Amino acid sequence: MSNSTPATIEDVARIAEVSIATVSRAIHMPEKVAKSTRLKVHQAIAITGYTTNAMARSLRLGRSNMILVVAPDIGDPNFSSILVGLENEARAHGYGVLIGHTQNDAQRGLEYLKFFNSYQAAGLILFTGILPFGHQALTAPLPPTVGVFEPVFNGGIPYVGVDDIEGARKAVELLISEGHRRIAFIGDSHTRLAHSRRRLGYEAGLAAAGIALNRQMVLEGDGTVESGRLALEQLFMRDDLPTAFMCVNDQTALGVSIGLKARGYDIPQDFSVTGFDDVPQASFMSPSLTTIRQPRTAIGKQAMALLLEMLANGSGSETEILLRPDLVVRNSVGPPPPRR
Amino acid sequence: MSNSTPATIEDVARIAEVSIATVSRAIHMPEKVAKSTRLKVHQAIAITGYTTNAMARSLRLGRSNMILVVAPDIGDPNFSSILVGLENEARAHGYGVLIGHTQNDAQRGLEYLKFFNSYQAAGLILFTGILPFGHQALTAPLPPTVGVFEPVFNGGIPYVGVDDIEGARKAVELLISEGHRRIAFIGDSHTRLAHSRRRLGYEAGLAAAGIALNRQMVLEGDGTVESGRLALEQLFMRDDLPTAFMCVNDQTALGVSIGLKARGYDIPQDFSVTGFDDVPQASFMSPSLTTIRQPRTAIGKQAMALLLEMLANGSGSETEILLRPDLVVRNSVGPPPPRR
DNA sequence: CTGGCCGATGTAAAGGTTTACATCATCTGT
DNA sequence: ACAGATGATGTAAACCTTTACATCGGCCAG
Repeated sequence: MSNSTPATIEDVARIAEVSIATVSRAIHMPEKVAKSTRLKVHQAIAITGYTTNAMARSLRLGRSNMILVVAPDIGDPNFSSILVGLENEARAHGYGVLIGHTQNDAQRGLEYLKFFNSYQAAGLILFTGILPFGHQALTAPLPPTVGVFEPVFNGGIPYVGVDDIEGARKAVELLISEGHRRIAFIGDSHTRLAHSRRRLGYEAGLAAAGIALNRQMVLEGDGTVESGRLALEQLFMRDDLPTAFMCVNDQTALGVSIGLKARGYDIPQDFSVTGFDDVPQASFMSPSLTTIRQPRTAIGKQAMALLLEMLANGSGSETEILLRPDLVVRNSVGPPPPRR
Repeated sequence: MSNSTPATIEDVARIAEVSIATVSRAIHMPEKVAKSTRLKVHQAIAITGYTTNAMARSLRLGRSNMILVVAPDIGDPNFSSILVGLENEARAHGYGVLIGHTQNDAQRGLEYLKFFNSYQAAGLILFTGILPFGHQALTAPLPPTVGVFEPVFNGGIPYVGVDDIEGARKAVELLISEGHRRIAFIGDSHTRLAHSRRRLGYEAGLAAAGIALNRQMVLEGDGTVESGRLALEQLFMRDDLPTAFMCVNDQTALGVSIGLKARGYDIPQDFSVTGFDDVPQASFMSPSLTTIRQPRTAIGKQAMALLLEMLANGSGSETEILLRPDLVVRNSVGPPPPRR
């Protein structure tokens, strides 16, 4: 019973006194096999401790039941919670999750596509925002793919994420309702789709309140802490300061906060600051950061569900599922100072 | 060239005008094939864009080149950085990383062992601190396994992690050097090996300084924020308070800090607090937390390296690799108040 | 009673790879 | 010049599964 080599379908067949075909059918198409036989087979499976050899199965089927998840950086605080959702959903449907991170290196992205080929992964979840460069060089066409967290640039790829525009709008609205009129947007980007959407939301919010857009108040940044600080310095070199900083993400907000504190200002007394993402650190900053929450686990779950559905239906839909962003009010926002 | 089905070894063989055996050898045992032939094969591979079908290979070999990583919770802030190290190292050696999380559910642990069987994973990385329950029920013997982050209870399993005893000792030593003599240890545990080791370090540090251990000063806890707060409440119900709280991990320290602030105390004015792990949040707490850093990426890298070495040598060593813990001095520790 | 149908099961091929063994050519030492 | 060794390559089996097709028995309608 406790052999060194794992039980095969043949062992099960022998014990159940049927053919291997019947065993396979009893497992995958139970309605095709007589009830009594089915029972015998299940008993034999229990006795032998048989588990299907996924390799043999995948070989025969021409595809495995693994989903490859590619992220630029698995260490990103946004990543892990989404991964939880992805993994749970995949597992519940008998799929496994293979992970890889590209470190923003196009070469490695390409490497992963090869890896994908090699493992005949059933589908692909992309955190990267771009298709791995040079994918057209590969023989196989692009597999079923769902983008997550960051819309995929090259287009036509279903996406599950938070509604960036709506989220950003909520942030501006809060600031406006507190009395702010001069609101800067920190972290505009031409390369990150999610970030430019947030700028769109910012503009929409201003427009809705009848506030004219001042292009001087929109500063570029790549979403890092450092970029937030840099943008702040640029603003302080001019005369007209904003009373609030709406930042493209929490990292940027952190940079801005550090910069403001270094200059001796108090948040939210002198300036208000908002972020986006609600990374775990946000609640530990001082003051704790008012920001927009990404429903990360839900995003992961829905993305995987969508991918599995695409696999089942055989076709690639072009959906974009946008989840509701929630405003998380903490202590970094207050009314603007009376005058300056 | 750009066929719908991926190129097989046979396509390569045809183009290179050799047999499939030669192609296989050219790839895996290059020294066994003539230089000129090798060249032809490599050209053919380039032309066809061939990638080995990992399923077929694994089927033939009886083992895949995937490593299963099982963690209780992939969302844990400690997890992702270790994962980075694991993944990089694995990838560099041609292995893929499959992940799973058990959510502390023994049933799911068992499920993963089946999964492991099914995928014929080459090895196992365990974050869980215990072997999946009931593993003896499975036919196959336990695969090459390395524990990480949390020593594996059931014994005999190589472990890579931080030196908990040494780290804890460093924390007490800092407190003692600041003048503290009444130091509480919050978060003692009988079920988590890493945590009881930290208590050992605490005791060793006290002993080295000639301070008698006061068992009233050691409180239990399961490492959650809540447990930290609870332990604090217990202490405050007594007369003799400590001047410093050495916490078993950063979460616990957070709970203690929250509790102290709720009671109107200032850290480090009134009480000093230390943590362990240096999770990303630690630097954002206010005051920022003095703690012990886990070299997470290095742990991941070394654990995977050890596992791969075990796979290569075919034997399971019983090493325990302990990495140096670094004291991270921030603002939650100061001298004890003059009197109370 | 018989022809045909249907449901349940078995037989065997195929999927891509690795590798033991066979084969063949070439070279070495006498 | 030849036996044997050596080195390079080819042939074919095996890994385990799924599934098209074949088979077989029983049942129903005529």
